[in-house]
Amino acid sequence: MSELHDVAVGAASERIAASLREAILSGEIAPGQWIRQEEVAARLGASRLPVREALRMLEAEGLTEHEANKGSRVPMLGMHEVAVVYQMRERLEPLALTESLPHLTPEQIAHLEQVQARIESDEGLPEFLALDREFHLMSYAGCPTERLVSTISRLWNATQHHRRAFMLLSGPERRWIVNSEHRLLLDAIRRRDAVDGERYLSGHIRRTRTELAQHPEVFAASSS
Amino acid sequence: MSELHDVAVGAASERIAASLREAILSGEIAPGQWIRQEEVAARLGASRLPVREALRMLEAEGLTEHEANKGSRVPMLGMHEVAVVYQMRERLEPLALTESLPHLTPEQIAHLEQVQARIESDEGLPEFLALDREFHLMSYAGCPTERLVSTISRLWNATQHHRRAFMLLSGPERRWIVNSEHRLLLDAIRRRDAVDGERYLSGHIRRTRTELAQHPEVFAASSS
DNA sequence: TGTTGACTGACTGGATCCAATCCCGCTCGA
DNA sequence: TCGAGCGGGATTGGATCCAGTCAGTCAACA
Repeated sequence: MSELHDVAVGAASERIAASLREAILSGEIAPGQWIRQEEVAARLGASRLPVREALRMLEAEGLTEHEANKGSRVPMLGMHEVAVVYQMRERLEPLALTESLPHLTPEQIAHLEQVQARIESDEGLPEFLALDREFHLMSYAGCPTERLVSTISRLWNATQHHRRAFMLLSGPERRWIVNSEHRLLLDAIRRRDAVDGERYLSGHIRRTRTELAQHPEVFAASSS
Repeated sequence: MSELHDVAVGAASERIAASLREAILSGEIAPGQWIRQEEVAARLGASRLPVREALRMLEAEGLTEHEANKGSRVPMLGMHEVAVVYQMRERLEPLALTESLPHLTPEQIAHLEQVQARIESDEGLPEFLALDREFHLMSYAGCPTERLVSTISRLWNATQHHRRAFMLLSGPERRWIVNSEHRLLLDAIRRRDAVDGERYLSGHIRRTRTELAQHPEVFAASSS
């Protein structure tokens, strides 16, 4: 059957949520911008009701925030909040890695290596952002606790915009450091060494945080 | 105006969410139990639509989980998942405390002391559970990052049932250790000592986790 | 007697219509 | 000229009705 049909059989709210999620993560919908229910419904050919449900789902994923009688929009994070989100990641992601490591299959590890190879092949910015996200989240694929992984996903979602803005202005000349960190992390994963893995991972996140803090122009003005 | 009216002016979905939240946290709705939209709508005098929205809100808070075409229910956590949730708390709550400490007002600290005094006055189990929750979450009241506090709240929500079951069968004879830990934590808060605060707090959570692990009868059978 | 098939009942998912709320701009008055 | 009060338009929130889907049950057939 055609993929058009496959898309259609999925629940409408799921489909709308996927579409909005893509739009938000790609930056098409900017932080602070209101998301009009009717406009989305018309564009995706559905009623407003599944749009409302989709917005609730996205809110649960940390992608939007809702205000009564005013609507939903992508949250605008200030500098300090972004720093705290990164600190949360520094503390949670090593735990997820430790939980994941014993259950990662050789196939999953091989896939991780492929993803890292594609990252190093130096593609465009959107590809880098998607691959970097896939690399890290995939390394938690063995984690038996869904709640931990989804919590981490929320943190990634919340700062996606800042990652893109930061990579845009920092340029590709500093990607070698990401690659070095990823390689060390990947090696620890191959060896299933949780201690080394936690070390490299938290260092990777922490370095990103401190570097991000030196670029205040990435963040929204506190005018909100 | 009467509080009945005050309740009514709030959005219906908010009111329904608050009612369900109370029912779940109090144990009235047991884990694994399906929540029928129509039944809730009839009981609270509303249509099914705000009930659906309320269930989405609760899902965002980690109180329910949703399955397409089947409905919502309170998640049943296995032993390992509860342990991981506690480890997440061990890593996140010290961060929240450190973030909160500089901004806690003397009034808030005084309130914390009152809550601890009420905990030590040895009231019933429901009161203890509510006060213990209030004690910890209140200590994060100064945290300027809402996202961090709400993430922690989700973790508390997820394991509320197990806390109650554990306290029920362990009895009140071991509450002195909670009080000792709370007092040390409270003293660190009074001194605004983040290092000591993190130490006592993570130790408090960790001890609870290990003690909980010795009571497998608290957890749902893996029959789900 | 065991198994498979369709039927039925209940429940969730979605669409349309109506009510309540909020924001913005306008007007009137001091 | 500035501020308070007041509509009008737009947008969200809620109710009712209909369609789709799942599970459990009963009956018929091998």
